[in-house]
Amino acid sequence: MARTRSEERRAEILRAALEVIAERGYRGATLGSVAERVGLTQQGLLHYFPTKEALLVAVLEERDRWDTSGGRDREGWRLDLLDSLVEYNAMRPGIVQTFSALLGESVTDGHPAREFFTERYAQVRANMADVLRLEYGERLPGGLTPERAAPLLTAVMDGLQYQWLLDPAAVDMPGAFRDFLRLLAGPAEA
Amino acid sequence: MARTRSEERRAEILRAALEVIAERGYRGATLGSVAERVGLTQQGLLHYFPTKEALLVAVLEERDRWDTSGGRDREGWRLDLLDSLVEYNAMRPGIVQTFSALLGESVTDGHPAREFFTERYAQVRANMADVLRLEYGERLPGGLTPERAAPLLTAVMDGLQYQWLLDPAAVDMPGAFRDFLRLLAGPAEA
DNA sequence: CATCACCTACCGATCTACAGGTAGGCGGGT
DNA sequence: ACCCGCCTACCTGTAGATCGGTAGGTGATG
Repeated sequence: MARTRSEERRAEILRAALEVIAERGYRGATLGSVAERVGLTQQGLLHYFPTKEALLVAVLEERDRWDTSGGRDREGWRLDLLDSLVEYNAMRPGIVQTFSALLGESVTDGHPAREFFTERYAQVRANMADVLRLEYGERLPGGLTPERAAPLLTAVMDGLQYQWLLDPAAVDMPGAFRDFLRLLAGPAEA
Repeated sequence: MARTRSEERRAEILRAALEVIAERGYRGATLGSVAERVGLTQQGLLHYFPTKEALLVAVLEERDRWDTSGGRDREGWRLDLLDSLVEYNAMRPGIVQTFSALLGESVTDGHPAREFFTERYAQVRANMADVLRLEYGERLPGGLTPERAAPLLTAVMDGLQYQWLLDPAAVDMPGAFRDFLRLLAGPAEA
């Protein structure tokens, strides 16, 4: 209760960090610019997060907490919610941009978010496979097993996000994603 | 004839830059480390490329030249070659990593590669659509039009690359891509 | 053939600008 | 009185870029 002032501050800082990372990536982000956004000096910020990397870790952890809560059903998403997740994302370019930028950076050597993303994707693929199995059983109408479809599903989401971020007008992200789901669902048996 | 010494040098530098960008991204790359790799000082490097951004532009232009030549057939790739392109990529983590890192960075504000990627993706989608149309006509077996399938095809390639870069053992990139092509090709009519 | 003008390919020193991080202090609420 | 929240001052490192050179080559000319 009564979230302390300190906790509020931290939350503010994380939100600001999210923004700044979206705009310039992690490497390009500076503590000073994050601090400025919440009306602190850089050193004031370091009072809450002792290093830049600690701040990044906190951002990633919050993300983890976020998508381990909403939109999920105990052990994973439900298929129909995936759809609305993509639509939700389409309304939040900021967050999408943050994590797309981080994902891109994370493939470089020794990036502090690399492990996070590696594990996260393994987990996401497993979740996707579960969701698909629950929906379709061992073989999807399109012919794939859940395990083979999962990486594709994941790839489509990420790939579409990049195209959409680069040129929102050129790609109908939710529509394209639905197209893909229909592809997975296979011949409509009409 | 007799590529001048200078042209050779520039080519060496571009190769080194490609490596360094793969390892640290553009923002993380330093002129000094590129220079070192070709046995120059940072200032010596600046003799060939007057600014860091000029070097990046040259890298991107070379990429453009590269994939506007090999693997393409006049106006685009051929579908069966797409498949081998992915396999080719799977053997060159370095290059894939360079451009995945750059793509990720490019969605941040004012990134010098942003325009390049925006245009490039528009072009790639158009190419893909052409290829698909040539192969299947106005409607793919899976039910999509070439224009709607193109962004998906592109997204799958990119998305798989990230998953693969993060954990090569966890994703069979060429296999997954083939799965997707089969999905597009629709019911085998068997 | 020798000299002068000029170009290419660099390097050393240095400037400017931040960036991340440390040390210590100060004010206000409990 | 104490400690939390935050600041000032400062240090260190590093990055991109400029400046001014030097060494070697090439070509024209007297």
